[in-house]
Amino acid sequence: MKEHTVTARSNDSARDIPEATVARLPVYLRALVALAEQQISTCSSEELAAAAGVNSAKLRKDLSYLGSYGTRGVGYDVDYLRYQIAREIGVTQDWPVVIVGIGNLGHALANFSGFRSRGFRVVGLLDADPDMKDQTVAGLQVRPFDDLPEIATENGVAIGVIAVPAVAAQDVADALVAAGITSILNFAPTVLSVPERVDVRKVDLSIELQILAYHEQRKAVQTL
Amino acid sequence: MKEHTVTARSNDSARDIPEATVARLPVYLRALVALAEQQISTCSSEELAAAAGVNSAKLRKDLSYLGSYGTRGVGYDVDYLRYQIAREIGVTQDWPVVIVGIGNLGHALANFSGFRSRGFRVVGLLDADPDMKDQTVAGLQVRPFDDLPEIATENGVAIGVIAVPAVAAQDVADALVAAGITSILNFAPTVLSVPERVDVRKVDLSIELQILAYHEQRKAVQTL
DNA sequence: AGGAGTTTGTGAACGGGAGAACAAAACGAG
DNA sequence: CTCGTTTTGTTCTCCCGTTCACAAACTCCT
Repeated sequence: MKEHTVTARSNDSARDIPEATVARLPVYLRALVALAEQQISTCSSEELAAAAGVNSAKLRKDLSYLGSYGTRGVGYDVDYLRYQIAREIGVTQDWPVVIVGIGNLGHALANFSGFRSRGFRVVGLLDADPDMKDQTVAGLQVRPFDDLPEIATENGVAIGVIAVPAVAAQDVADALVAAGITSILNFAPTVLSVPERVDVRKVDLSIELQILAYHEQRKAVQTL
Repeated sequence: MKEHTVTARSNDSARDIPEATVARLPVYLRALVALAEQQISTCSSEELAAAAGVNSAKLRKDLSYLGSYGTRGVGYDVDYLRYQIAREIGVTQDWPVVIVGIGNLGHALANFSGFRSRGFRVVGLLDADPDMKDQTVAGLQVRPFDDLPEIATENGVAIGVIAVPAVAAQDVADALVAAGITSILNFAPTVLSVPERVDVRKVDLSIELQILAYHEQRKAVQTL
């Protein structure tokens, strides 16, 4: 195989990758890690697409937004592509993260192993309930919610996770924004209003279930 | 206000609602419930759109797929619209659900109050670990994974939730399908392969975080 | 009853993403 | 060195979804 000629627009990072593509890059990354673990060093777009559960044409188009990291007639070098995607996403560095709300869900999130292994590091567990203060979860002491500004500035935290009940979510979001956080992952079933510059993504169990219910209902009607 | 003339194509349910609209209907439903709790009986598309965090034109177009449930010059009757959306989604009835994998996440899911209040009822908690067998979570006894077929057929379960580690997810999915389940909500970070007729939705924490990281990185670069 | 003021429902324009299909590039065999 | 094979990168077309903008429909006031 020839050396990787860097056709890549290496660091003039102004090109815009479509949002739909950005959402799939982590999937590709995970598939590549799995292939690497199986000692597979090269793969075709067809193979990688199968592992990621997408169409191969779509995969190639997605990758083409990053640059030209494959070799025609051969395929992709697993480790090389993996690094390039990781770099593009930004998970070659470690992102400090705070989790607010250490209830059942917060517990589960704090213990989630995928954090550490994928470029994220939990630097703070916060809960408003003073009874939680002395508890240790996942090797980290739970701290009072008021410590947020301190923790955030100390660690340069940019990403916050909201795992509190719906009624408290907006207040927490406001506090996160005030503490300088610019990306929020919201597990509370509420619409958050935040300044333009802040990114919010939501994960909502009951919405997902309701979508499933809709399709389930249609299946039921159709088979009548 | 005039009586609601049913322009609605009441039960010839074959019309297809765009997927993007289906995904927003639960959000509208939640917003309507919130309005109803505030004793608000009527709202305009503008108000409802604000509560749901979307554009009002989009809201109106979405609702128009269900029928014509508003009154020009007036707005929407909150309770009436709420019922119509609930009926369309299929959450006027109760959907039995099984949860597989009672680890940290499964625990959190089992205790999630939004299940009950939104048309879903947990009828089974399953875990392969025999040590879990005697435990009671959220008022329900954890049962061995092998009981799945029995529980599923007994309760007519159509929806299953996977909250097991990634390596076990595909096996669990296969078992769910074999037990007659046709909708799966997957929390494991894996691509599941299932028969065509089975719907799968995935919730993936680390993907969401990576998407945030990407945007975060871009912000950082832009401000240099 | 009629006109002014609101607000819905929808037609039409527009933009972005998905997939097919193909040209360009690399490799290997002879 | 040339030809055939493989597989990428990209162009083109189609479809879905978003948004604008406006006519239709309803209320209220005079």
